[in-house]
Amino acid sequence: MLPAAEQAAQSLREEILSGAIPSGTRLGEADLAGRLSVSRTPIREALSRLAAEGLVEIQPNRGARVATWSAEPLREIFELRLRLEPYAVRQAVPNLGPEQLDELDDLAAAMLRTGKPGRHQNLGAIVELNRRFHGLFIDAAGSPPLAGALRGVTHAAVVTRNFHDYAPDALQRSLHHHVEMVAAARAGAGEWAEAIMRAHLYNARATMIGGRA
Amino acid sequence: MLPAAEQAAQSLREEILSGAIPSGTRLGEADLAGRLSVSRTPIREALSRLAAEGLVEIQPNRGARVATWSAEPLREIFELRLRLEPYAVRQAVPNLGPEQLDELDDLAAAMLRTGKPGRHQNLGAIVELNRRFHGLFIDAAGSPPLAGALRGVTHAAVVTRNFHDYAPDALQRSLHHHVEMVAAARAGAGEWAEAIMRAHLYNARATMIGGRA
DNA sequence: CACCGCTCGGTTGCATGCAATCCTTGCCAT
DNA sequence: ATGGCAAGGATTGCATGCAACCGAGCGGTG
Repeated sequence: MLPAAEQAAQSLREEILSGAIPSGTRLGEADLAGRLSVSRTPIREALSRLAAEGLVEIQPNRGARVATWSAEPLREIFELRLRLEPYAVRQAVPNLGPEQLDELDDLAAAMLRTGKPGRHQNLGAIVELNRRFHGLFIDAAGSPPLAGALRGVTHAAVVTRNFHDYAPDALQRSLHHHVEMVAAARAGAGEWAEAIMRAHLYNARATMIGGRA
Repeated sequence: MLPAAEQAAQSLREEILSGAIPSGTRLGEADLAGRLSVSRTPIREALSRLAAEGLVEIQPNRGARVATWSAEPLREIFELRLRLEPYAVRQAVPNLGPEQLDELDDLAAAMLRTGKPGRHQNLGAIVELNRRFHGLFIDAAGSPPLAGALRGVTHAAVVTRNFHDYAPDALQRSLHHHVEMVAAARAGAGEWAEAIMRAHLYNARATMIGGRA
């Protein structure tokens, strides 16, 4: 049985990232304690961690709110990701074992299915898949400091807009980027994967904050 | 009166960064609570934050230890810094007001004095000055995500080796880099400052982990 | 004599109670 | 009517007590 604080943190993370709890929502300790059936102490610790990850903001004596990201920080976040994530992918490629490549394949394929225009399209589900996809590369880079620096930042981008206002063609591009990235990884071509990741991020940035760097 | 948890975090941060508490030291909650005259609750919160900053590592049910950095993460840390900090400096330059430039001047001059070879040389004191110097630039970049990503990482480099095993000429170079960086900033030459920061980091990396990227 | 299991001391993790702080609402003065 | 202010309610921050877990030392067994 894992610690209650960790469990609470995971639950909250999930709910925030999935959009179940909208941005800016006030997170009262007592409420959360009641909802998750634990005391306020582990809740406080969970909130503390999520604040470190950048998912919630804590104001002293004024409680915690789900972080709200405006356009400005978002630009900076993409600036950061562009500097780090392509590099991370290149580092990750040589470290990917067969089973990880398979998992990446599965994730990319699942996103492609889930994102196909039509009645089954489930944009919400993509968020989590995408998070795992990027997270897998980042972890495989094998650099804890790099992973730490990117964690919060990728979260943030995911939260703001859950793919919902991707233009259809941009979304398709994005999903195919994933597929191509796995192909590059499977070929052991780190620089190829890096290039695709860079394009992937430019594409995302363009749809999220409009063109014009 | 600021919160006890914050105060405890600052105290510990200070002691760890100054080297008063060596790497790997076990941090018992009860001990710290006694030493800082607060309860264990704010101590736990402080440790949690420091863990997020990467200064301490906590293992579930096994307490917290001062983080210990080996050579490998150090390489990665410099890789990160090289990607982020020169950029941060360039962004910071246009945002620096007169009083901040003066403060940077003071810091650079103080480090120069304190690091001058001879009997007054006080390498320990440089650590804190250096931290403030870099921190000022990072904050002035005006990008919270960037600052967050760099915070922990600059801490780490500072902790490991407190300038003590800088070769004398490398140390002098490093201190003069600071001066030149302020000059560049005062001239409003962001790219100049960026270039110097890059050299500054290469110099530091060479002395810390040996040449050869 | 070496190795495994067990008990016990110590530490972390969690719950709860209390004090301090902040926000709100209603009242009063201008 | 509007602005300032004070009291009430609610919430956070901290302290303390208890339970769960980990590690060390000892006794038993092969």
